[in-house]
Amino acid sequence: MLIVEDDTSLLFGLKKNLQFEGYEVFTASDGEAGLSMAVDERPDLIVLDVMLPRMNGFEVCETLRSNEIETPVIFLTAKALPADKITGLNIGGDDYMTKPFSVGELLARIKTVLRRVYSAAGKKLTIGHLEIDLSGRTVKLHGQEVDLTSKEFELLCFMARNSGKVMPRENILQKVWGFNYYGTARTIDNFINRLRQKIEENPLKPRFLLTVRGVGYKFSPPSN
Amino acid sequence: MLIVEDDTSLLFGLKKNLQFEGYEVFTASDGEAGLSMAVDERPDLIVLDVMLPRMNGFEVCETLRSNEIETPVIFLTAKALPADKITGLNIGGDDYMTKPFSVGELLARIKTVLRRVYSAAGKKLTIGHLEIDLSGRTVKLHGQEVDLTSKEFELLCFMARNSGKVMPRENILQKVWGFNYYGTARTIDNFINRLRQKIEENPLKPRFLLTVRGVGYKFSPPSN
DNA sequence: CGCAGCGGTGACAGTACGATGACACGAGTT
DNA sequence: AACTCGTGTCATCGTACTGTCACCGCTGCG
Repeated sequence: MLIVEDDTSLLFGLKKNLQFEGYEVFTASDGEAGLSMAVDERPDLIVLDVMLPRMNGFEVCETLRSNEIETPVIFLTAKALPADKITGLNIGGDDYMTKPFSVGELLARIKTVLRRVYSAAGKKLTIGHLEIDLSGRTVKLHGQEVDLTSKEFELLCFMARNSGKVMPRENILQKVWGFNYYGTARTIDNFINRLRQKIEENPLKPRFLLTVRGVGYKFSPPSN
Repeated sequence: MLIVEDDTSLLFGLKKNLQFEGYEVFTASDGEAGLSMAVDERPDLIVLDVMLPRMNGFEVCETLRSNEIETPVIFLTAKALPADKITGLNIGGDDYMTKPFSVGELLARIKTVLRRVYSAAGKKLTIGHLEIDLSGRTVKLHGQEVDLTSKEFELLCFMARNSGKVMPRENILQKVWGFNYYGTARTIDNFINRLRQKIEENPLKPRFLLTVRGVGYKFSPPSN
């Protein structure tokens, strides 16, 4: 998430709010800085003020697009001119908010845009007899639905998405439990154990969730 | 039904007529007000004047569409220019009337558009013994009509349309209650609960409206 | 063989979460 | 004004989930 905004108090306010929501937030306070940060950091989404020093928001957006950087953009502006609204959307913006706006609404729109753009929905992972339906949050083994708790499902998804790679415990904790979670590594072992009981035919000789001693776990790649 | 029109006498005339026909009518007299009302109230149809203060009808429509709001639109305009007609329909309008027009004809077109949009979209959903009639806004269980309040019906429709997918509460709030509604998530739980009382044979072991702990709810996919 | 380190596993307690009933509020009706 | 109905909020309650611990057994090393 990148916020480009020259009003520093608004900038910090938004930053705090978005961080609170769990986004990683970069900021810039003029158009050029925003542009280079967008290029360097490749954020998931840019909240872009239109009136900016050194380079206005439309120009930033246009430059990004003409360089085939399709990061979604939500424009912010003080101007209520309808022409601007259209310009913004034509240029390749994804949404548009007029100041003053409610932070809550901005958050809602951010979520909507992210969902629209990155809809991983409807995807299914299939590994052998195991089927994982991301959008329905269900897992089937031999066509039979297995029910998993929410953390179990998240962990399984994470492992499956990174199948073939060895995942160190720290890494798993950080990605599945969140960056500022300080749990013990044993927790993972337990969840792996529970998952094995549920999805492995023989939990003692796991086919999917393999232990990598001294490091962590690995999801067995689809090929074998 | 939302009417956006700056000529107040025409606006009131239409409002009365449509209310007489049994529609719930919202009104707005400039483009921006119209847009925000469309977003907030999610009417079934919008009668949208093209020449409007603050934001013209085409812009309103475009903004809606780019936010995935597919509410059908009937444009009204004084201009008889064919170019406008094309613009209107390209932008995502559903019909187009040139002023002056007869109220009777507008009514007829409204009905036509509503029929086309809401019957083509799927006039009936049937899941097991549950039948949802979108156009009649009725629900039958074992052939027996169940009566639902309007919010209950909307929620059920939304869930049914997305059956099989887990819907997070935020998502439901945003889509069913509108963008800048900031109710508590508990509200959804209550509506789900009321729906279960009405449509589930055993509300304690729901067959249709399933809880997905930690996330939201899911409408049980038709297959099982 | 014995030791140390590590993962497997079952049990357990705290808690977060959803279910639910009561209630408040407003709009429309009688 | 009293009532009803629809909607949304709140507080309470029970339960499933989560995370930790303790203990055990395996593995690899000397």
